Amino acid sequence: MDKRKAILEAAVELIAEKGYTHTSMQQIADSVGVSKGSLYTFFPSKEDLIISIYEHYQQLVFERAFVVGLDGNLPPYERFAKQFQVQFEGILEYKSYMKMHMRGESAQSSEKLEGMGHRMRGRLFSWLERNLIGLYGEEITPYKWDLMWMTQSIYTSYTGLMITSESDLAPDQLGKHLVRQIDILAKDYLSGNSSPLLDDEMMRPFSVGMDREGAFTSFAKRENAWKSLYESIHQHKQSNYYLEVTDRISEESRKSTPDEIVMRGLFHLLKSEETLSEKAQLLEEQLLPPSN
Amino acid sequence: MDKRKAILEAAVELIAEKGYTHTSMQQIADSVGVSKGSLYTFFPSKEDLIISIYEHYQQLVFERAFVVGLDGNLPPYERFAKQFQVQFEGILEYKSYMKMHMRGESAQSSEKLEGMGHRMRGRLFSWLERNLIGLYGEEITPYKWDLMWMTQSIYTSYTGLMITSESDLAPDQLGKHLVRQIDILAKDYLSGNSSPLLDDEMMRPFSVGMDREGAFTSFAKRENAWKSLYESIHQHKQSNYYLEVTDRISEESRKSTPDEIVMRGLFHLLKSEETLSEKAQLLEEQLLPPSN
DNA sequence: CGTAAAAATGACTATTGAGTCAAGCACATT
DNA sequence: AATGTGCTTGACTCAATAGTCATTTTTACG
Repeated sequence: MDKRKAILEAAVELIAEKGYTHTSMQQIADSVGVSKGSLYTFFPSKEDLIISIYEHYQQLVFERAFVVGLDGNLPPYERFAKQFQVQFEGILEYKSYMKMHMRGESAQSSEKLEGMGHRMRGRLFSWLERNLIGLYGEEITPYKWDLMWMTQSIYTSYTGLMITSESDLAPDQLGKHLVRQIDILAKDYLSGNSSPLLDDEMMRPFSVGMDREGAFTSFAKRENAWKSLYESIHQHKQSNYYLEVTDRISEESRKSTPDEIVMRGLFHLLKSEETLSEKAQLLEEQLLPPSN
Repeated sequence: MDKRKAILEAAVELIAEKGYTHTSMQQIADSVGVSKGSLYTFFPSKEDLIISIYEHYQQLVFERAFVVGLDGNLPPYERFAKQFQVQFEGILEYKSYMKMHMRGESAQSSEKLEGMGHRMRGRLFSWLERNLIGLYGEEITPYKWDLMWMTQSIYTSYTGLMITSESDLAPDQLGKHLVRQIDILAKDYLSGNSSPLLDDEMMRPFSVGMDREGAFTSFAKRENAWKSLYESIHQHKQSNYYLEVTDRISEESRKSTPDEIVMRGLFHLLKSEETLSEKAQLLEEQLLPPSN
């Protein structure tokens, strides 16, 4: 049993409920069923614990959407919606983490956490930007900040709604809804009816050089592996078939407990095609524990 | 000098910056320049202190918009925008309080604070509802929750932007912007292009019976005083003149340090008209300290 | 002034909770 | 069985800080 993971999960649960400061290491220990001292073999301090929590969950939630974005099979508008949908599904799955995250209150703003938050925000915005420009072309640029900001507001508040209320908002409906609202607003801007309020200058704090080094190394590697695999597939004559296989891998990998055997099988299909073998191997290494 | 107020202000400042748990009573005392013991002559506990902060500021921020809403002089659309504008101006004025509020982290969710938050949310929603129905009529009802929710998201996130970034977003522009976005979305709903996602059932936690008893007694009294004064004025043949005077009072009362003499003079004008005298007197008592 | 009431003080208490560590324990290897 | 390795424990230290209270200072007023 992975005790480290168990501690992370128990901690998330407790912190989501009562907040960081009102959750003591003792309570976490009790909840996992180990002694307080034991926690300190896994995490050097309470602050390191919460940082680890963020590291553990953030990419889980965000990576899902990223991978969907790579697949060129869907038309842009639907793909955008699908990405939100997948994001919302992730939120539902990691409800407690999200609750904790939204409470916001954590260690007295450590350097490390702040950097991470900053990077996540930047990542979100650059993802939104990519999608907006994909949908509306470069003309949207002057309005991009306004649109991105509103999208982010609405997205965040629906997230809040999902995790607090018992009501079951359907992720796919929410995704479509969101994209539809963005579309209406974008078209209004493009028709020249409204003028933008936000610009690069005032949004500087939110535009992050995405090349920055950080805590997401492993994520970045996986990101690249996906990307290059999808690229190779698109060059392939039988791309449709391999896309289907890869999408199935993506779907499986998004589950909280992916079926390893299924994934090995799917990867085997890809690797049997010589031109894809190498890339598939790379991704497999990123997603699955080394087979012994 | 009002020491109680000084303590509240110092506390807000510190808590906005470092959070509730990381601000000690000692630090607050030091910052005001009194001893720790002294704090306890004004506030029985740290928790009472933060509750008093909320009580002190919340109505300041919200009441502004309410009063603008009473004046029937402006056309609905502009009035709506003006209300947001006034709200945003308030936010700018009480930046630190807003920062503190948005941090969210406070005493381990006391009954009293939770109730207050709930009431504020309810108040916001019922205010939005009134405005939406005023603008679009009863037909908007099926879409009201979606619209209100989105409005609230965007509003909140612009609030956040105002208080964090140094950039000077102009409250009047923001107000217009917000109402314009709402309008676009509302028209889309009314044209039958989109269907709503939220309904009464799932939004029940947000619909508050506004008749509930609470911490806003003094606010409620003032609210009624305004309301009945405006009503009387509208029945008056020379209503335009008196509206102008009353609007001027409203404007003055919104300032952080209203000019008492000016207000006394304005009230005098109203009171000299017999049919308004009584209502004006009532409001004056609510807004100004008893003249000795 | 002088005196009493009110307000302010800061040393003190009591509690909480993060982090340490020496001793104990479980399990694998030889 | 003996030895070693690393995990686990919980009693302990230590710092932070909410809240108290006997004493001092200020104010108010005859």
